[in-house]
Amino acid sequence: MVDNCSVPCCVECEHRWENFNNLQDEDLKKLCEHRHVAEFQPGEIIFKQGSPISSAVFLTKGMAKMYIEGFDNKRMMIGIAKQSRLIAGPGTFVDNRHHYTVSALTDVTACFIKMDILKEFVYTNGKFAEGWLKDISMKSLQTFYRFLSHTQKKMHGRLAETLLYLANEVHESDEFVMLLSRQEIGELSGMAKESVVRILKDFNDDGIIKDKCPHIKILNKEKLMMISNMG
Amino acid sequence: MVDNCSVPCCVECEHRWENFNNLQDEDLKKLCEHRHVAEFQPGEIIFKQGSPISSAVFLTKGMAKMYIEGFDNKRMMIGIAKQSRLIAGPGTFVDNRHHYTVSALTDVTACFIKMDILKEFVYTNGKFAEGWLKDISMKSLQTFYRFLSHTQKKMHGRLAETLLYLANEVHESDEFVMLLSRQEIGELSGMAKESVVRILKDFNDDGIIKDKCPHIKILNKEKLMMISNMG
DNA sequence: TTTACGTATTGATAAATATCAACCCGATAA
DNA sequence: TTATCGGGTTGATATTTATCAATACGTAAA
Repeated sequence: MVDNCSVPCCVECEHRWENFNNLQDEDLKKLCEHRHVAEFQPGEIIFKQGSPISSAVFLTKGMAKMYIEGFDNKRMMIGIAKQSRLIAGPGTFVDNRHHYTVSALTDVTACFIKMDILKEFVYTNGKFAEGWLKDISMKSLQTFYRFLSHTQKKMHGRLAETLLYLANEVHESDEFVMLLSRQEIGELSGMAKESVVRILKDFNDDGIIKDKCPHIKILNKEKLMMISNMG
Repeated sequence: MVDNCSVPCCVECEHRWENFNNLQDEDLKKLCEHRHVAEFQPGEIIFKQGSPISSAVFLTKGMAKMYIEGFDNKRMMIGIAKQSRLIAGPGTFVDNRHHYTVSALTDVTACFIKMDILKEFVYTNGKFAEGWLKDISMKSLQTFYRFLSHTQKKMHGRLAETLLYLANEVHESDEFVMLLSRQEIGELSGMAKESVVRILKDFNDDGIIKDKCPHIKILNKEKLMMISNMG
C-alpha cells in the first residue's frame, strides 16, 4: 500500500512525462494535488480495453504490457510501458474509451491524473499542446513501422526486431531477464509460441544470442540487426 | 493549369478540413492568401516519402493513394486520400519528414498550405490544437485496427475488409469503378496480386460481389461483413 | 492490321507458418 | 512426498500464402 506522499510530486519527479517540462511549477503542483497513486501486482489489470478514459496513467515503477484483445480472444501486444511515458491511448480525443488493455508485468506503481485537467492545458498552453501532438505522432509513427515489419518481414526478421526492441528500448541493455513468456513474445512479434521457441533456438545455435531460459544475452548484435533489417 | 482563383478560398470551401471550422474567417483568409494550388495527372507524385514537409496538403478534387515504400521496394498502401482530409502525416511534429508517398490515382487538384502557418494556430487557438489532436488520434486508431486485421485475419477476411473500405469510405456506394489494379489492391490488403484475383473470383462465384473488371458491385453486404469480421 | 506491352488470370509448386499432440520440467499445493 | 499444473520444447502434419511460369486479353503504337 502506498499513499500519495510516498511518490514525489510531479514538480520534482524524475520519471515524469517529457511534455510536463512545458508546464509551470504551479501547474504541476495542481496536478499532484489531483492525482491518485496505486500499486499493482504482476498480472493485474491497470486499465481495460473498452472502459472509459478518466485519467492519464504514468508508471513511476515497474513495467506493464499493452495489448489489444482482438478476434477469437487472440491478443496483439503493442509494446511495453515503462517510466516517463504517457499511457492513455489514442481514444482520449476520439471516443474517450481505452482501445487497449494495460496489465502489470512486474510490481508497478502508477500515477493517475485526471484527463480533464490535462486537456485543459491544451487550451491554455500552446507548447503543451504541441508536445502532446508530438507524443501522439511519435507513437503513431512507431505503430506504422511495426505494421510495416509485420507485413513485409518473415518470422526471423520480426523476432530479431522484437529482441532488439526489448534490449534497446525496454531494458537498455543487451543482457536482461525476459519478462515475457514465449506466448507473450509471440503476441508481440506476431507468431505462434512454438515458432518463437524454434527461432530462439536457431538464434542460440547460431551464436547470435545466449538463451538460458529467463536470461537472454545478445552476443552478436550486428547479425541480429542484419536479420531484423531484412530476415 | 489552374490558378489560385479557380479554387474557392478556404472560407467558403465545402471540402475543407473539418478542423478549419475552429478558425475565424480572417484566419482562413490568411490561409488562402498563402496557399498554392496544383494539378496532378494519374500516376504523378504529390509528395514523396523522405522529403521535408513544408506544407499541409488538401485535395479539392480527385483521389490519391498513400503508401509506404518498404523493404525490397515492396509497397504497403495505407489508404486512399480524398477531399476534406488533411494529408501531412505524422512526421509533422516529429522529424519534419514525410513518412509515406502520395501519388494521384485520378486527376487531382491539391491545395498546399504552409505548415508554419498551421502550426502557429496550435499556439494561439486551443480548439484548433484539440481538433488536430483528434485528427491524428483518429488516424492512429485506424492504423491500429488495420494492423490488428493484418495480424489476425486471413486473406479472405482482409480482402472483404478492403472492399468494404472502398465502398463505405472511399466511394460511398456499393457499386463503383475500381481505381486500383490487382497489384495495388494487394498492397492495400497485404497479399500477392494473384491471391487478390483468386479471392475476388471466389467472392464472385459465391454471389457476394459482381466483378466485371473495372466495375465492382457488392451484392451481399451482410455476408461480406461476416467474412470481414472473421474470415 | 499487326505488334508490343502491361495487366489479369490460371495452374502447379514451394515456402512460410500454424496447429496438434506428446512429453519434459520445475514450482506449488495437498 | 506425491500430485498437479502451467509453461517450455519437440516432431509431425495441415493450412495458408507466395512464387513461378504460362497464357489470355485489351489497348496503344507502328
